[in-house]
Amino acid sequence: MELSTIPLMFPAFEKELQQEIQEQGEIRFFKTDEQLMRTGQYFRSTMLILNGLVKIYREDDDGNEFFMYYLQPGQACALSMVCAAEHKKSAIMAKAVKDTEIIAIPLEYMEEWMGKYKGWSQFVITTYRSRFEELLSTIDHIAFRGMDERLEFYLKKHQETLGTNIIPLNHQEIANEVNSSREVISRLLKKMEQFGKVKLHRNAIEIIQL
Amino acid sequence: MELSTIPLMFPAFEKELQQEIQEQGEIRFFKTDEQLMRTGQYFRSTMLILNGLVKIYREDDDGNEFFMYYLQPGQACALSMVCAAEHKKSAIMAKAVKDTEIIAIPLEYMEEWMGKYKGWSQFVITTYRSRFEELLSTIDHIAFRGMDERLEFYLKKHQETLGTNIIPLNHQEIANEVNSSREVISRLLKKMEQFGKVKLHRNAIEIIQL
DNA sequence: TCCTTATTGTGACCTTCGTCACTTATCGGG
DNA sequence: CCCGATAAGTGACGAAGGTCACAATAAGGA
Repeated sequence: MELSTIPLMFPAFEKELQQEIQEQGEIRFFKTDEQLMRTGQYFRSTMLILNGLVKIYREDDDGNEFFMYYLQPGQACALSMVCAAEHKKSAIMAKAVKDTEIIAIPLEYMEEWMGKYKGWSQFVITTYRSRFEELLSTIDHIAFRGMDERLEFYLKKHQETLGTNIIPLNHQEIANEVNSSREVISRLLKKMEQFGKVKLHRNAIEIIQL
Repeated sequence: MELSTIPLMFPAFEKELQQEIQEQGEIRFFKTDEQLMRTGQYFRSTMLILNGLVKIYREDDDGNEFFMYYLQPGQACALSMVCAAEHKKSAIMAKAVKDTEIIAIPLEYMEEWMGKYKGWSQFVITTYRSRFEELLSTIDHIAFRGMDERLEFYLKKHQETLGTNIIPLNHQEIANEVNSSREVISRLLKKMEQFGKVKLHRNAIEIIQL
């Protein structure tokens, strides 16, 4: 890793904290579509994203993957913090959607730094907070809205995160991630196209205006 | 408040922290069915539950109330922490289900204590953690399961929290809290009764075995 | 260019759940 | 003990969304 990455991605951290991360953290690489963590796995460390992009899913027993949110560079996986701290199994699955570089912080340092560095405890709290809100809004959508609205919400999130109007996913993949079926997604997308909200391409959806 | 309440409910806090809570916190009482916080409200403080029992709901624009979890004595509202810290509107609603006594901690102390008392920062983190998991399991149920399983889950949570096999709710109330309709809940309960899982009474449901 | 394969489009049909319109208990007061 | 009010039960019907079976399109390699 270039020495400049940590200060760049985590500018709010104290110099000494950045130094410690550099020393104690373990860099790892994941290629596109590789899983960073699997449901049922135990953790001894938390992960900070240095670059790339990660998707977080909730899985059920039948292997259905429900997409919850994106993790971007400069962010950490709140769940890995929970699990590491409480010695619990992972309840989620994380998958790289671009080639991704992370730095793994062992549990013992996570805890030590909580008292030692204000920047760290701040970061941990903020991480919990933002994911908390993310989950609440997810609950909203699946509790109160129909598939049509959820699909729009899903597309919007991708548009924002990817920073592009072309979402490079096919109908089957979308269906899996919102826990529906391909046919239903096809039908809804078609309807959205008729309303001029999107334009459908093979293996991609172009967002016109949501 | 009796001087002994704080140490009793929050034994993990440092003596000085307990002292500060005593001095800076403001005690408030809520009667059964009173709202502790409303959707859209701003906070300047977080709330620790001293005794009683509180239910946390997510509301949508049409006033539907979706039950998320219970708050018990010794616990705090994670959401009030989020909102107070970020000067955001409350995204949830909290209602006392028994006469309830809380102590409100102003934002400025919340932040000060984070650095000052290990017991406090520990408590805040733990609060986020446990609610995080609660939300995850909620998402599971509404994303992957049907009404029948969700209803069982709902009843189980009440059984555990109330510590009794008699759930003192009518069908309409349950329907509201799981975002369904009375008729559907009636039908499902009836079916559960036929399977020997519950016994139905007027204004109450007796749990036999789930 | 043609052929194979992956993707998308569609109609028929079923289940779950919400809604409407009642009927049938059950409880508590007068 | 009767009455009105609340709670609960029920049948009919419709909408949303899942499933099945195929048809219709691209797209890419031989």
